[in-house]
Amino acid sequence: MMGTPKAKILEENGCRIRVVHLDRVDRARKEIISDRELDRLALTYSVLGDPSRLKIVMALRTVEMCVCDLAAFTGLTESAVSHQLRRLKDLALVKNRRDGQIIYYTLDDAHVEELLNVGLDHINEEKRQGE
Amino acid sequence: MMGTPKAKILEENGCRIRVVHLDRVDRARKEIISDRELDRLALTYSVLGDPSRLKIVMALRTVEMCVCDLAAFTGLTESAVSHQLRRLKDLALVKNRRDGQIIYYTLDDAHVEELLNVGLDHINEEKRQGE
DNA sequence: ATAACATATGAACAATTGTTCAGATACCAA
DNA sequence: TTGGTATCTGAACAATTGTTCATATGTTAT
Repeated sequence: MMGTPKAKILEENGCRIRVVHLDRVDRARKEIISDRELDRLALTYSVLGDPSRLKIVMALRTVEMCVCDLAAFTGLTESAVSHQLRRLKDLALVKNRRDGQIIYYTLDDAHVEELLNVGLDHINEEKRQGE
Repeated sequence: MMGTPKAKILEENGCRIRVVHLDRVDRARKEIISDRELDRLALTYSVLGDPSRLKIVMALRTVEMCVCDLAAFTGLTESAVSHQLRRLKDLALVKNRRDGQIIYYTLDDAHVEELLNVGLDHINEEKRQGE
């Protein structure tokens, strides 16, 4: 008997909260990043979390491309590509350079490629383990 | 004059497609992963791309926690946490073990922590560069 | 058996999101 | 200037998504 702990009810900001391991919750609270950073990080992942944008980014992993090429590659309209590139650029996932009328896009820095590689490693690991 | 290339129009599947650099599009097409893998990868990022789920995962980076603790930590209801944990588990980002009535959650493997670390590096890099 | 507890599930609603469309901006050549 | 090209932007709609609520499992203790 008593192998499993039981939740305690504690008051906080006028709300009742159930907690089983208060020490763990406190520890997690101490180590968590700020809300601002958390939102920024979530936004970064979510921007990569759309198939169209991810396909764009995967293409830019290989070659520098313009909006027109990316539209042809992804099957999206140029307008849609432009919208998505803006979101990618806002989060510093891609950057661009202008050459005449054409604007060329590339990955912003090495972190982005690493982010893609680790993600790829993960889904391939899943495949290996059958789940 | 003529420093910038001009788009060619080509027919494909009965559609007119504008392309500036056909060679680059072809190269990107050769190196792209399958649609199935792309969707899976996008799903993986998008699951991390929600502040609530990301906060859960960040907590699990520090300590093993149960649904109740995670609810107290995140401020979500236990039901909401449970829903989110299921999505995280479906994509092999977290795993769990049962001890009596309590189910403890942890990160699934080292890749997940690496994915978080690279993401953190990225947003901190942005801060350093001011953009 | 029953009661209490921890977690999971399904449906429904509000909020967010990706794409399309029409039009605007920016650059180049004549 | 004009015309052509490449990209961008804002509004609007359809589709997706996170949370809530009520309820259902599954476990432990009596």
